[in-house]
Amino acid sequence: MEKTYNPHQIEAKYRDIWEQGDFFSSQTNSQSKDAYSIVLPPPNVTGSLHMGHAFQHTIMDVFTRYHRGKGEQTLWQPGTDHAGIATQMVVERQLAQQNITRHEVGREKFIEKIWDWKQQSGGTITSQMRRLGASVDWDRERFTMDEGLSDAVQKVFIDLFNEGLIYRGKRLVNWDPVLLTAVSDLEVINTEEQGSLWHMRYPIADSDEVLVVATTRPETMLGDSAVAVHPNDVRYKHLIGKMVNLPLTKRQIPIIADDYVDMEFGTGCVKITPAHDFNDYEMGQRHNLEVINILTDEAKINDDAPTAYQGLDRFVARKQIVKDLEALDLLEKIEPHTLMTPRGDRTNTVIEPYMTDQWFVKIQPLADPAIEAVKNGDIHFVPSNWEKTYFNWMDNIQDWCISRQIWWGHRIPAWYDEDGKIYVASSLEEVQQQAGEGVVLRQDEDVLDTWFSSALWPFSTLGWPEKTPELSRFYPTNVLVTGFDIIFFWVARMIMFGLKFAGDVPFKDIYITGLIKDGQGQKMSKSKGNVLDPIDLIDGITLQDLLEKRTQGMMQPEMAEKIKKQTEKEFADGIPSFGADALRFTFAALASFGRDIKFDLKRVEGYRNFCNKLWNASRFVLMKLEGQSINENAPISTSDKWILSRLQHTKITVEKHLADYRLDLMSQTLYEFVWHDYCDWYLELSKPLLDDDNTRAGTQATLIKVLSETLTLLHPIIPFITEEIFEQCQSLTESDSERLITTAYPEIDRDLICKNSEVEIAWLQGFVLGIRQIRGEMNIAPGKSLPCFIQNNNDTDQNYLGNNHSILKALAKLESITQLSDSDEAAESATALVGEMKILIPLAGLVDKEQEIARLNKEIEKLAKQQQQFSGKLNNEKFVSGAPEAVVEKERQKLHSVEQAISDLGQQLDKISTL
RNA sequence: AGUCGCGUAACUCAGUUGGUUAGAGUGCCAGCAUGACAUGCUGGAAGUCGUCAGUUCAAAUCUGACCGUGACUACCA
Repeated sequence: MEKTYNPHQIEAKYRDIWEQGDFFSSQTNSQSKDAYSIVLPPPNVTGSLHMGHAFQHTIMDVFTRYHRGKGEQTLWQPGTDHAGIATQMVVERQLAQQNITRHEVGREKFIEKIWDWKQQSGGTITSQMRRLGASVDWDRERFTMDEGLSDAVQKVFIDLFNEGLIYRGKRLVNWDPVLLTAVSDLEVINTEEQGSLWHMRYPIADSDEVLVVATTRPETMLGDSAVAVHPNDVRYKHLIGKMVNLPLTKRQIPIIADDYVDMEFGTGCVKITPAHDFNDYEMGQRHNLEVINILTDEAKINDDAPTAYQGLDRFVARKQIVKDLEALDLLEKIEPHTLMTPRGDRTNTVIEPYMTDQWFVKIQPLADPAIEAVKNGDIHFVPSNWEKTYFNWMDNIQDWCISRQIWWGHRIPAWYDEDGKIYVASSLEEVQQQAGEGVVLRQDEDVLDTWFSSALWPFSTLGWPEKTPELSRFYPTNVLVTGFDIIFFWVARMIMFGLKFAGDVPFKDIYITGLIKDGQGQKMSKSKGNVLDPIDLIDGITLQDLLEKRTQGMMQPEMAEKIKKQTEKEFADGIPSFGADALRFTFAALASFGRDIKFDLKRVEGYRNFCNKLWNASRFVLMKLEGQSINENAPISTSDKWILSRLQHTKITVEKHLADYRLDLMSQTLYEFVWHDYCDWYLELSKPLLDDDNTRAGTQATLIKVLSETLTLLHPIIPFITEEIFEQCQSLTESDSERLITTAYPEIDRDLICKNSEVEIAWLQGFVLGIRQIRGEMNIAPGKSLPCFIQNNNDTDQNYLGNNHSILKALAKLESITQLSDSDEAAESATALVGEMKILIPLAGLVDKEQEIARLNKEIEKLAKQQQQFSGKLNNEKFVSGAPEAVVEKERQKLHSVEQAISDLGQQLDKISTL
C-alpha cells in the first residue's frame, strides 16, 4: 500500500468498476424477502450539483448501500425533471446569441432544439453524482418528459378532468411579464425594497370633499373600481355609499365599507383594484365590483385605459400619472416606504397579479386524504415537528394553477371547438370523436407546471399506469429525503397524487434535512457569491479559479468587489483537494436534526485525516500479516476479546442511529471506534501481542477480522477508500464477495460481548494513562524507560498485573514493575491511582519533589470539588428520601471513591512533604 | 402579524423519555522523529449550558417570562 492515502486514483477506479459491473442494479438481491427503495428527488436537468444535493445524495446513498448490504433488493431511482421555464430559457438564450427568437424558429423546431440541448448538456448533474459515488440504478434513469412518464401525466390530467377536479377559469395569477407566463409562488421571490407611498386626492362627486388614498403602485389607479374605508371609521362614515370621481378617467366609483381596511395605516382609505391585487380581488368578489384589467401581457397599459396612457410600460405610466396628478393638484404627498416586492426568480422582473385564463386543480378533495395520511401515521415526518408546517399549509391550501404559457413541457390535452367548448382526451382522434366529424378543433397552447409531473415521480418512474412488477415491489418507497423548502410544492403534491392514483402513500418516512449554509451561517447563493461547489471540495481549486467562478455571470456585477474580498479572506490558499470520501463523511457527520448546517472546511479536513488514519491502520495490519496464514480458530487474548466486544457495541449503536436517521451519531460512533478503540488502543496492544508466540495467531486473526468488518460498516459512508482497502486485504480474508459493495453488512454477534475483558482493559488503560499523565506533567521524555512500583493492590489488581505485565511495560514504557507490600517504605515518588491501587514512579533523578507536590495539590483540589458536590447531595434529607435507592447508592459510591482517592493522595502528599 | 426553530469551551456542534464528574472535532498551550500514520503521537488549559423565575429530592434537559438570533408564511394599501 502507498504510504499516504490518495483519493483520486481510487475514486476513478471504482466509479468504473461499480458501474460497469452493474453493482448498483436494483436486480441484485431480487430473491430477497425484503425490498427497499428511495426515489431521488429529480434535480432540474439544467442544474448542476450544489451542496444541498451532495448532502442529500450522501444521505440517500448511505441508506441505499446499507440496505443493499443487508441483502435487501434495493432501488435508488434516479432521474431529472424537465424544468419547463429554466430549460426553455437556456435554449432561448442560445438562440439569442444568434439574434433569433423562439417564435422565429417555431414551436416544433424549438422543442427539437431543446431535446438536442438535453442530449448534449443535460447530463451535468448526473455525471457529478457519479463523482460522489451515488449508487443509483442508472439503468432505470428517468426524465419527466420520457414517453412513459408523459403518458402518466396525460392520464392523470384526463382522469382529474373527468372527475371535475381540473377546471379552467379566469383568475388572478402571478404573472411574469418578461416570460409571459404564469409562475408558481415558489418562483416568486419577495424581498424588501425601498419604494414610495403616494397619497392621492380623489374628489367626491357632488361635493367639495376629497378622499386621500395611499398607494405604492399609482398606475393601478386606472383600474380602480372602488375606494374602501373601515365601517367604523368616524372620519369617513358619512361618505359610505357616495361616489368618487376617479381622476384621469371619466369613471365614477363607489365608496364602500369593509373591515379588511386598517384604519391606522396611511389615511385609512384604500383604493380597490380587483384586477391587479390579490386582496382587492377578494374584496371585489365580496362587493360585486367590476374587475378592470388595465395591463397587457407585457405589463403595458392596455387599450381599455384612457388613451393618454395606452401602450406605456407600467413604470413609465407610473411616472406620467404621478406627474399628471400633480398638475391637477391631486397629489397630497409622497412618503418613502419600504415594501415587499415580488420578483421572478429567473427574470428578476416585478411580478404582476394578472387576470388570465388558466387551468386549476381543485385541491381540497385531494388534500383531505393527504392530511389524514400524516395524522394517522401512514407517513412520518423526521424530525416530527415538520408535521406542523405541513398541516399549517395543508389547512390553508389553495387551488393549484397548473398551466404555463410556455412551450417546453407536457402539452395540456385539451381542445376547443369554434364555440370555445372544451374537449379533453389523450389524442386528437379521440377528441374528434367526442366533438363529431368535421368540427374544427384547436389544441390548448399551454403546458403543465413541471411540478405536476414531479408529483407523479414516485410511481410514474416505476411504470405506472402499467401494473409493473417494480411498482408492486418498490411502491410505496421507504423514505423521501428532501429539504423543507419544497414540502409544499412537491412533497404534499406527491402525497395527494400518490394516494389518489397509486392507491397508497408514496413513502413511509419523510426525512427533512437541514439546509447547508456557509461558514457565516448565510444561505449559499450565486448573488452573494458564497456558493461552494462540491466538486471543488473533492478536487480542490485555486484561489484564482474560485474567484473567477464566483464573480462571473453575476446578476449584480457591483457585488463583485465585495465577493472578491470575502473569498480572498476565507480561502486565501484556495481549497485543497479532499476527495469524495472525506466530503461524504463530512456530510454524514453534519446530518443532525438541526435546521441550519454551517459548513466548515475544517470539518472536511478532519475527516480527510480520518480517511488517512484508516488507510494507515490498514497499512499496519497488512504489513504485520503479509504472507501469514490466518487461523481464525486460534485462541484469543483479553485484548482481542475486548476489541471484538467493542465492535459489537459499535454495531449495535450504528444500527440504532441508522434506524433513527441520525447519520451524525452513526458516523461519530464509527469515527470513535476506529480512531480511539482500534487505532489508539488495539493496534498498540497488538504490537507486544504479536511479539509473543502465545498470542500471535489470535491477534493476527482479530486484527484482520475487526478491520474487515469495520470497512463494511464504514462502506455506506466512505465507499471508495473502504473498497480499495478491502481489495488490498483480499488475500487475508475469506470473503464470499469479490467486492465490498456486495459484501454482507456485519451482523451483531452477542456472544462476543465480553464484560470481563472490558473491565480488564479499562483497568489497563487507567494504568497506562496514569503513567502518561505523570510523564506529561513532569516533563519526562516519552522515550525514557521508568521503574514502577505498585502498592495497595487487591486480588483483582494482582490478577490483572500478572496477565498484562509485558503489555504494560510496552505501552507505558516501563523498565520494571515491582510490587511493594503495605509495610514497605516506597522511595520518594510521583503517584497515580487505579481504583485503590497506587502506582509509584520514583522521583530520583527525574523531577524535584516541589513539582510533584504541586501536581498532587492540584489533583486533590479537583477531587475535593467533586466531593463537595456528592456530599452536598447526600446531606440533603429530601434527596436521600425522595430519589430512587439506586440513584442514591450510586451517589454514595461516587462519594466513597472520591474520598478514598483524596485520602490516598493526601497520604502521599504528606509523605513526600516530610521526606 | 402568525408559525417554527436556535442560544452548551475561542469556533462548529452532539447531549432521544429529568439523575453523566457536561462530551467530540477544530483551534490553543507544552512535549515528542516511537518502526501504520506529523493528514501523526502524548499531556494540558478552557464551559455560572443566553437571563430570570417556577415545577422537582434532582434541570443543559420540563414550564413561563424576558433578551438575542434565524427561517418560513402572510402582509399594511
